[in-house]
Amino acid sequence: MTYPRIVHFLRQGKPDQLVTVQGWIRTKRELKGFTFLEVSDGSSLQGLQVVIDLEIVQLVDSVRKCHTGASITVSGVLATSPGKEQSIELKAQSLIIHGESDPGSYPLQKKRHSFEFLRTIGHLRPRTNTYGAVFRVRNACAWAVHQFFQEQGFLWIHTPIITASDCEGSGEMFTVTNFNLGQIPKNPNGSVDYSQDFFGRPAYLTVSGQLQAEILAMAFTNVYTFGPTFRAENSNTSRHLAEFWMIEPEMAFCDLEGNMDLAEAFLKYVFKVVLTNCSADMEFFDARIDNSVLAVADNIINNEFQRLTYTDAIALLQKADRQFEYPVEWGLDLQSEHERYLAEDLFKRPTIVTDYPTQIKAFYMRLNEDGKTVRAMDVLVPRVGEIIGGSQREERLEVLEKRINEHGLSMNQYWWYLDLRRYGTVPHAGFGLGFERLVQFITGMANIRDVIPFPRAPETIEF
RNA sequence: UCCUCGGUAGCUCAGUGGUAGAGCGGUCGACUGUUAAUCGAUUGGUCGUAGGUUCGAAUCCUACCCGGGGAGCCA
Repeated sequence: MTYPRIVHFLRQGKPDQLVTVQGWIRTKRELKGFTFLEVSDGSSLQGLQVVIDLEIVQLVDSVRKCHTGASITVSGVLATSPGKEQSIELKAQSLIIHGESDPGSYPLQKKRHSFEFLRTIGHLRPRTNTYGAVFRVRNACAWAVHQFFQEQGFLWIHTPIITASDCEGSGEMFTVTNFNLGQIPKNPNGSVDYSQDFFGRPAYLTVSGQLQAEILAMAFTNVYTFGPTFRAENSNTSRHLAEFWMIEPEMAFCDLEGNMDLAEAFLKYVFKVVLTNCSADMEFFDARIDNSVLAVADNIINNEFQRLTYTDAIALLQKADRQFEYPVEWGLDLQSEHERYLAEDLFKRPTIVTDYPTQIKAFYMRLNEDGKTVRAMDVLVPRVGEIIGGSQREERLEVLEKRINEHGLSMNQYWWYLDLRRYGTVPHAGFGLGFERLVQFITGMANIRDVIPFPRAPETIEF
């Protein structure tokens, strides 16, 4: 049997209402005549205070077994609470303990724990205030992503997780194989004989669904992916995961301006939904995690994003009255310190840098008239840095072929990608957004490993 | 992968060559309806691992393992 969730009673519960709730004990406070339990079922940051009058004899034995972490079902009547921290509470009449929790060994205490420690107990950390708030906000974000695109007529498409395209670009790929790793078939020259493997050729976990998304955009006009993505890069940072979720819209009949408009509208939309649906959680982040969370949200929703070209950005960086560790020179990629200066210090708002030099961007980005830059865009935000990377795609067959050659890539690997330019090509554009970075940005959480329930990173796969 | 800081009680940390500590937690007790409850008592250790220097090492040296922060790569 399913009872209404605790959040329902906190919002709409009426005094004298007879109710039953189920959840896990967060804290227990004992006095001579009363015991107070705070019970959470994950539906809200705030738990329900359960008051147990120890004069109700049949409850005394149960109460003795109640400790932090135990799972219970409580029935009783709601009452207006005389306490300051809550407006309503539950006066218990019956109490069932489903699973006890030994207070001597249960690792979660009433005090504040470090995130490093909580990462070592990934199976219990969702029961804490912070991770509860994070995963509720993460859920709201995911829901907002779908709602945003669906309202705009985008088709949600599922691009493959296993792929053969060893495409140029993002970092190392994980190999997918069915070989017995102790006995890998070899060719006479010593190389691996992939013809005997499951797919008959090398296969990998996807690093991006973009190329396949372009296929579907050429049939459905506006599409988006939202699914897992994998990078085998040995990155040990607070912004990288080996397995993360990426959102990649792709739009036919769209140029870079349309792409930027979409990215900006998208971020504003998600922030608005989260502020509306998770207001208590967002206030918690602002109070306990990073006191700029609400100000940043307000800044995103109410300001136009700054847009400028890479060339202009270089000029501004060269004029900055500040020493950078890395050189600023046209043709070199922007470093983290440069991006942070632009978004955090100079403009103090999300900043979109466009039209990067050809040589530092991918082959599929559309070449500008100047022949030196491509229609790329990076959206830079305070704290997190690059949250979105995108471009208008090269839709001209002969230009694309030339660029594939220049990048030293093999033409026959991209035969179907090139076909899209042979048959009904159109200007199109899209971007990729790291979902965990979005959640990081919204919540103010410093480490990306704390915004995904089960982080995957080098040496990190326990849970 | 590189740089850097760190690893001491269940947790957060102090201890820089001479008898292993505090706060929190747990346990026991007290207590006007408490809410990081409060008060009193008490419990708790392979000082990351393996070597080395020394009369003596948590402390100094070497190697390795693990974690944080920064960088690169990127989303």
